[in-house]
Amino acid sequence: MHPMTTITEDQRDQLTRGAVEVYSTDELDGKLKLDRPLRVKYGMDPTAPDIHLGHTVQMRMLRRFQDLGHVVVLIIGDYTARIGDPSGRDTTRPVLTPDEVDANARTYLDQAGIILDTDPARLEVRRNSEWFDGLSFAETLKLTGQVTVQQMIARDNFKSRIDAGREIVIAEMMYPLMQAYDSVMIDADIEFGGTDQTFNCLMGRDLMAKMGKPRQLVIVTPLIPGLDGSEKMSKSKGNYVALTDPPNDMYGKIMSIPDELMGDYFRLLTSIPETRIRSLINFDTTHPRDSKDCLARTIVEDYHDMDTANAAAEEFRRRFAEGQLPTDIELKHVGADAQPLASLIANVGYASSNSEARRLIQQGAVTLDDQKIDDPKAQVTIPADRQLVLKVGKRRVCKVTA
RNA sequence: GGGCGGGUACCGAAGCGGUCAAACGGGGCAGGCUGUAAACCUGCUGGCUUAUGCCUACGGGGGUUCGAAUCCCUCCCCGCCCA
Repeated sequence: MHPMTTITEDQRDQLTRGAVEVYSTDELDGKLKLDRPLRVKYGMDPTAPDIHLGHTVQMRMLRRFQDLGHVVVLIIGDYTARIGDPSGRDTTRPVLTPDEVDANARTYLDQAGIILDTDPARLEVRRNSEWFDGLSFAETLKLTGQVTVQQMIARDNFKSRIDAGREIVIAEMMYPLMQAYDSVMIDADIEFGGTDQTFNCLMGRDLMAKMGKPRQLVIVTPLIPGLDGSEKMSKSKGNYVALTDPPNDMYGKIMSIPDELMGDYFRLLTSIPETRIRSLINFDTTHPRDSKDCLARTIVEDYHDMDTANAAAEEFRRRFAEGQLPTDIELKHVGADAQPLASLIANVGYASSNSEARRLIQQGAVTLDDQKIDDPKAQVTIPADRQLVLKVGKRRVCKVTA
């Protein structure tokens, strides 16, 4: 079937389901009527190739476009990455060599392939150095002539920083412009971005119009809150679940989210129907732990498989509900000499210093073979022929041997 | 170029001569409880084989003082206002 010839309400809904905003819905019909694969632009950050659940919200939507015959155009911002942050202050924008960009892009594509269709007919990969390398200063100036400072400082991010008296370097204003120019160069029909990208995407829409091209639609997708429940999920905040996380970690991390977050996670990260979700987050009828287990299993299953998800759930139950040891327990060699328990703990990597290890001991977090040890000065000698179970807190467990 | 205000621990932010490894909040960790690595409550949160001890740390360097994150000089960086 060739779905682009007729546009049904259903198709429109399917493509925009989950979107926070579409600029504009009216134009979507027109685009779909073009009777050709639409070019759907999606930018990747070449500095952070670890794809996490936050990215999957939009990637799942992109996949729906692909499945209907459209093309995702993945833009690798390699030009930007080669320059880094010109002011040298933003460490999240490091300068990358072409080799590093290549390596990151490969990793990214490997991971993206878990969700996206990587068939070249459905996924076009472009680097923005293709057009920026050859752009002269005169042409660049001409480009900056398309946008006013007033338009630029309308962006929330700039506006709030101006209000707060924080600095903005001029180069920062070039980033939205560059991103907009990418849209012009690849003739994007639609650009996807999280709510924090709204301004940049809309700038692409305006710039295309100014430069005499059909303007792109912008589909704004929600950002999901991170595991802490407050900030958005991001690698730098460390509050994320990576697609490449081992199943047990993935399951455990999801089990640790605040209860109130379950609704968002169900809606944004799974395909479970709304009616079912409503009952899952009604804690009068469903135990929150069971709901969370369902959520965690579903997600682990999506990125691994059902058996793995069940095993992860079982392992979690054994460890944290029954307090048993992990199935795969690491064995660490610590030497046969008498030694302070504190330094042993630091040596196996369960504390970053002897002082921290002593604190943990004092707080009653440490057991050796089920014996709680709370004397921070305790000396231990590991018998040559035995393996002792060392527990530090609930999550750090290993066997130690001489 | 001038005037003013700033640079404090992982982050935000107090302190403005000793009682400062430095309030408070966030984050992190631990304990209790539990429904779980939720929620809530409590504690801890620079290092050194714990010591009325030493070392490192309040932008860099120098100085005053018995004693400085706190005062002075100088340099670097940032913001606001004026030109």
